[in-house]
Amino acid sequence: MPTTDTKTALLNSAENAARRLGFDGFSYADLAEDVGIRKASIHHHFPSKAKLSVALMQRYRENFQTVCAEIDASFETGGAQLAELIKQYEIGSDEGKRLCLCASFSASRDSLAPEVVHQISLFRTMVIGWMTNAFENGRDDGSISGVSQPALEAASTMSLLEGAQLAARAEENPALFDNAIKLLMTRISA
Amino acid sequence: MPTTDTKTALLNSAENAARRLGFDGFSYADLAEDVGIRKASIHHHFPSKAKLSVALMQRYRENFQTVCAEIDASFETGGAQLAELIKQYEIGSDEGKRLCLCASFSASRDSLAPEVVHQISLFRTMVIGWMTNAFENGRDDGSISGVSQPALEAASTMSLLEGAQLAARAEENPALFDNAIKLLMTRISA
DNA sequence: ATCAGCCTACCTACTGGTAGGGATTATCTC
DNA sequence: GAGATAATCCCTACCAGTAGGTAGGCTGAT
Repeated sequence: MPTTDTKTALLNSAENAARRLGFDGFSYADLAEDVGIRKASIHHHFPSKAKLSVALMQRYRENFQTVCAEIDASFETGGAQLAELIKQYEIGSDEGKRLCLCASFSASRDSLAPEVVHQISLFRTMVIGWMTNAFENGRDDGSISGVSQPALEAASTMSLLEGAQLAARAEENPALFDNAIKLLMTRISA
Repeated sequence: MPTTDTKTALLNSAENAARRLGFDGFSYADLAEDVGIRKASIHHHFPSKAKLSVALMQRYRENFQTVCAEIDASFETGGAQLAELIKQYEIGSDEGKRLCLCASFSASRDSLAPEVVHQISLFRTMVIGWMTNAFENGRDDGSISGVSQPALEAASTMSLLEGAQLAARAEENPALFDNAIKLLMTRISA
């Protein structure tokens, strides 16, 4: 039982690298140096970059799903739920230094293994479904104004949040994220 | 005077490749094969990938600026102007097979030359400025509903459009672009 | 005795980039 | 107009560095 599980350390390092540099921007050599093992040793844990990226996207989706469930358990109103999810995207942006893994991978779609593409699809469906529910809650409890079609609101908000991360990334400036979501925030009361 | 200017052919090929595959996803070898010259010959036109990408982003920005000016000249109302710009982003998405060059490059920001980053900044400022004006027009002529802060609308819409392209790219499905912008479209009357 | 975990050493393919040569075309000088 | 000169454009051949990946050996715990 090692102090820090190497496999987890590799996933952590890979997630960070992938979200900063994109799929084609990080390499096994980078991870090896970061984690402190030799490049070839990575193949013991993840035989190929394709397998690694599948595991990466799967873990990312599961973690995000857990976060969504925790938000549901912790916040009553749709507005509060949505605001908390937006905060997650803001934290995920990391001052304009990273993107959501889903967004980062989507940009280099042609380099991805089919199973990664599928994981991305599952991720998006999950988040949009969760957001749809949050918008429904917000419409019913009055905590989000002007909601008439929750599913469309969710699709729109998903794109807005990923686009806002992209905007912040473009100039490595977190204010651009905030600016992009400001109007949405005015619709959320509590 | 050659039939097709090689330099232009290289830029065209590079733009397409960059928008499909990202900055780290395309190579001089790809361009060479596409254009029909040898890899080394590209360096005659663009001594480095950094120089090429600067020229690419600069041309992209100038072309986009021209399109914006043409929209201004052809459409009266703010709503019609905005709708036309949205159409440009939809066409630019190419059925979920490409992204805006600005978005694609932003995702792999750390691989970019400083001058490219600057060009991206100029591009974003230009588009958001144009959109702000369109929203002001739409507010004044009544062709866009619910506009109170045009500058924030512009920042939000820019992120929404790039995010919508990312959504379509994620599943290579143009319907996801349409779905993401549907609510915005309902605010535009003419 | 097995096996997880990591190592050294190596492989092929490809990255952006360089050196220098062979044409073709345009330009300058007489 | 003829001839030298220069510049444009593309070529072959090569470079060092890095990509992801493989083969096989060592070590320590089960």
